[in-house]
Amino acid sequence: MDTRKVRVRFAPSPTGALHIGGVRTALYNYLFARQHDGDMLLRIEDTDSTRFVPGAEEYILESLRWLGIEIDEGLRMNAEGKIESVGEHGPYRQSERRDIYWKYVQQLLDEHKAYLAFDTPEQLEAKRKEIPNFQYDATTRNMMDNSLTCPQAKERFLNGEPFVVRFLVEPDEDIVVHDLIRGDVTINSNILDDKVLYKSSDKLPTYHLANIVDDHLMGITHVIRGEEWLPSAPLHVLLYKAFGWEDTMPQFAHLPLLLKPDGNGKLSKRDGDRLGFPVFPLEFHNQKDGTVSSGYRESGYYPEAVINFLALLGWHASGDQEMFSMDELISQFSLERVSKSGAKFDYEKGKWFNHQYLQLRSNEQLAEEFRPILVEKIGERAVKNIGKEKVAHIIGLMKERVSFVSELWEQCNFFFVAPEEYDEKSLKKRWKEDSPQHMKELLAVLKAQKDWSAEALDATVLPWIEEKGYGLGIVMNAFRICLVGAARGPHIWAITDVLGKDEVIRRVEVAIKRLQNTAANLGC
RNA sequence: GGUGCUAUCGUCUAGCGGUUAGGACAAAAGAUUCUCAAUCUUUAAACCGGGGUUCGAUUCCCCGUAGCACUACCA
Repeated sequence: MDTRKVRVRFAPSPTGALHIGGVRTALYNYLFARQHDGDMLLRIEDTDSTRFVPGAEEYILESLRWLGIEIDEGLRMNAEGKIESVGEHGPYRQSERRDIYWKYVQQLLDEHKAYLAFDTPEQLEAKRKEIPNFQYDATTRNMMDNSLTCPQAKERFLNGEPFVVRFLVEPDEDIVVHDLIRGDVTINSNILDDKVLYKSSDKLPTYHLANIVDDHLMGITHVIRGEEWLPSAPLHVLLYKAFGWEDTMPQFAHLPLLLKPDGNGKLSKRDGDRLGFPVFPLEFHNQKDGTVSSGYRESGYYPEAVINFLALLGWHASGDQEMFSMDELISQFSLERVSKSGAKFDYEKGKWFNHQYLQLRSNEQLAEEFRPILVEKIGERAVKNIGKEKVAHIIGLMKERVSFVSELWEQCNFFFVAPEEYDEKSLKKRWKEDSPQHMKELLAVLKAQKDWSAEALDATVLPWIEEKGYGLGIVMNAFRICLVGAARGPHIWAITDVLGKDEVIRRVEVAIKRLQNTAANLGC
């Protein structure tokens, strides 16, 4: 029984924006760590110098900060947006750990558990063409150019000839990977190839070696990662054995993949572009290829909605609860309840979550969030004149019909600006031939109205309509068009209340003038 | 091709031998209303196929099928 303190790590590669699937992996690691009072580490796996993308590291750390996934050790972004490194097991970028790895590579070499290989990419390519399903392993290593076959290997190495170090995989051995989600997975070592562990070209190890060495040195107890790693897990087990670290080998949990919403396959950046939703937490400007990818934050999502949505994609609590705060997730999460099969990414549900979280916000909070948009639409001064309270009141009237703050303007615009044009569809349906006449008469009633409260207006206007023998719907809808410019919006007295008597009268007058002959023109 | 993983409504999933197979998103209908939404109610919607094991399989086992992943001097 392993009694060490739980330590997990999220180990992304800075090759671009952090994929939403990676975010979920980070989240599950975080939930697991917090639940067990353990540590959440962040390590950057940048052993492929050719795939490095500037800004990616900052992006990853900023994403996690935005989402509320806190890092206890390793690299993280502080409140000021600066990257800091905390902990005793650093450095936490693999590119800064070169010296550490070479020592372990040598150990394997000395113990004949690894060997030098001098085959060039061209030679390997030729072999692949020559032999169908070529694999660098026990059956083929003797015909390749390496220290097993070449007596002068040492001299070539000392002469500085480029080489790689390959792991010597013994054939015909059954390797059992105990997976916390899937149970025991057994595979035979014959299907494994002699993986490259180290390359002299950039003096860096490959992922496999660096990963094992670092997880060991950093005291990682649980490796929670995507299912795409499952096939290489046996190799990792072999490496732990080769180093003699079996006793402290972490436990593995391979998470199901996030799939495309339609069709099949892993969710990719292209799917987001194609289907029109973000697959990244934050907007990302890729300096390497010049592309811009949209993000959840910029699309108006709340981090808690993204977290809640993602948490349920592949994990489910025992009950029927849908809404989870981070604290609830921490206390209820368990790897046993992570599903084994891949989850199709359901963007619509993500929207629903945001709608729910938006309803939870106070009107004042939403008014604050809406302010920049309002300023852009009607100007700083107009916003000031209206006042915070009134904006909050308007939002309170409309918030339940939006999922994003950004949708508020198109729902509320008529509260702030008089209609400039009138929606044709609404006119066709609701603006009748009699409407101008009705509005003229209504105008007189409204002008005579002293008490402008919703109750008083209701008590005056409704009986008046009945007395006149007009249809309630006909008059009210025409009235609504005058005020809103379309057949939409909240209850009409809520609108008159916000606009006030003068503005209501002004809008009706303008509408009468401009829509005088509209009904006839539209052929109603 | 090889190896591995997986398989319940359209989607996310509950179920851990005996259930009218439950919930949520999406969909549809109704209610409400001066409109559009929202809301509420309701409806429709699933155990991949075939063998076993068992008194009894959605559930356990095997085979098939399908999907996915991996198969680099990428992670």
